[in-house]
Amino acid sequence: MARKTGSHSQITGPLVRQAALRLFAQGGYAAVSMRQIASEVGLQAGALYLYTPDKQTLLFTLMHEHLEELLTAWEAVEKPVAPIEQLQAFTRFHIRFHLERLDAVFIANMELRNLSDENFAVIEKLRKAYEDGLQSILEAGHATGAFRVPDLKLATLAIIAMLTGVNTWYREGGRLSRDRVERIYWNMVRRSVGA
Amino acid sequence: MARKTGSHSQITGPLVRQAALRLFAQGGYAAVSMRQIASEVGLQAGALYLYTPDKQTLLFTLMHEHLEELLTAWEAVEKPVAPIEQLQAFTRFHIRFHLERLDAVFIANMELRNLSDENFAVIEKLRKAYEDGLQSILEAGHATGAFRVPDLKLATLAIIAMLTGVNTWYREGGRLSRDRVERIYWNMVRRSVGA
DNA sequence: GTCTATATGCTGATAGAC
DNA sequence: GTCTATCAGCATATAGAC
Repeated sequence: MARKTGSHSQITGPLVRQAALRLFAQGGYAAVSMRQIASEVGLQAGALYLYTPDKQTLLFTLMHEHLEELLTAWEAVEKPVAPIEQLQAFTRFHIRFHLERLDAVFIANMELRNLSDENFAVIEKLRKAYEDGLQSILEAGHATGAFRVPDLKLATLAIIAMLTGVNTWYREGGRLSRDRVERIYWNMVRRSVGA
Repeated sequence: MARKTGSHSQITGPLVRQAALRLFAQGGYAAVSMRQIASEVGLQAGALYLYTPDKQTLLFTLMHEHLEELLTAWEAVEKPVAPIEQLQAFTRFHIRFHLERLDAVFIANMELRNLSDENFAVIEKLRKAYEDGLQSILEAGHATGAFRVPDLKLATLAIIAMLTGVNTWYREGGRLSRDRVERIYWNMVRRSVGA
């Protein structure tokens, strides 16, 4: 028989982060206690400190992992040559990726003010890197004359805000399928850049 | 000489709400204590309960006042006849109104989960009423053939998300004036509905 | 690796003096 | 209308037993 206690670090650590993700998204970072997180995993509060030095680092880790995953996933997407097809790929990727991670996206957008200054700077840099991915597509389309965009930076921010907005209302099993939503939004994005 | 203590209810009440608005926006509802709010106004914690029955009602009141003001202000806007001009009026109104109330907008979007069920229902109804204002413009434009919108509901939500997104990055004294931002966004909104 | 016990401090809200 | 004092409870984080 295996012993009841032992090297569970590789199992318990992810479980702790998973529980924290769900609880932070549900109640907000400040409103969730370490005891609640521990209870969710089946631990006592003290044991959590084997997996995170403190509550703040736990929050930071969740956001950091989320953004690293976002950048990696976007890099892995095969990029078409034509800017308009790149923009379509981005639109569909963004909606799909974000809809699959409601909790993480919610936290990444809402809990920025609860990060320490250093942690905030790291997260902002990653978020900016993602925005640059879209902006370079818009620049390419602007250069070839495929898009008519009044301001590249604002168009980038506007499109991302519009697409991420899907997370606030979309629910599985609703009126529209994911694929249908992606098509409708692509239609609006395409028009918005004059393509 | 007027007495030092006395009927300050009409002054102190608004000051309490103003302080709560700023502090909730800055640190989040759950992270702000009644003592902090009191201290900001120059009161002791106990005195706050003359102006609100509890912390939850204070939050609800802030959101409720904000949304009532939003609906009243939009009703007061003179409406052109042509749908495209109505949509332009909405776009400019929305950006302007929201940019002037960064704290209230932030709270109204982020603290919904901290409302009791009854309070949440009230706030949701008001938010829905505002959305309906935009949706009826899109419907009118769809009927006249002025707009080409793949889905009225989604277009409504997409446009509002895009416009409210301005609040996350716009800062007074930046690269662009408010008026310039309004024009650029109007350009994108107009195109997005195929007008 | 997890538990129990504990230190220290802050929380929302109320009672009653002035 | 405001203050002081207070209640009962929960917070994060640590120490040390097992």
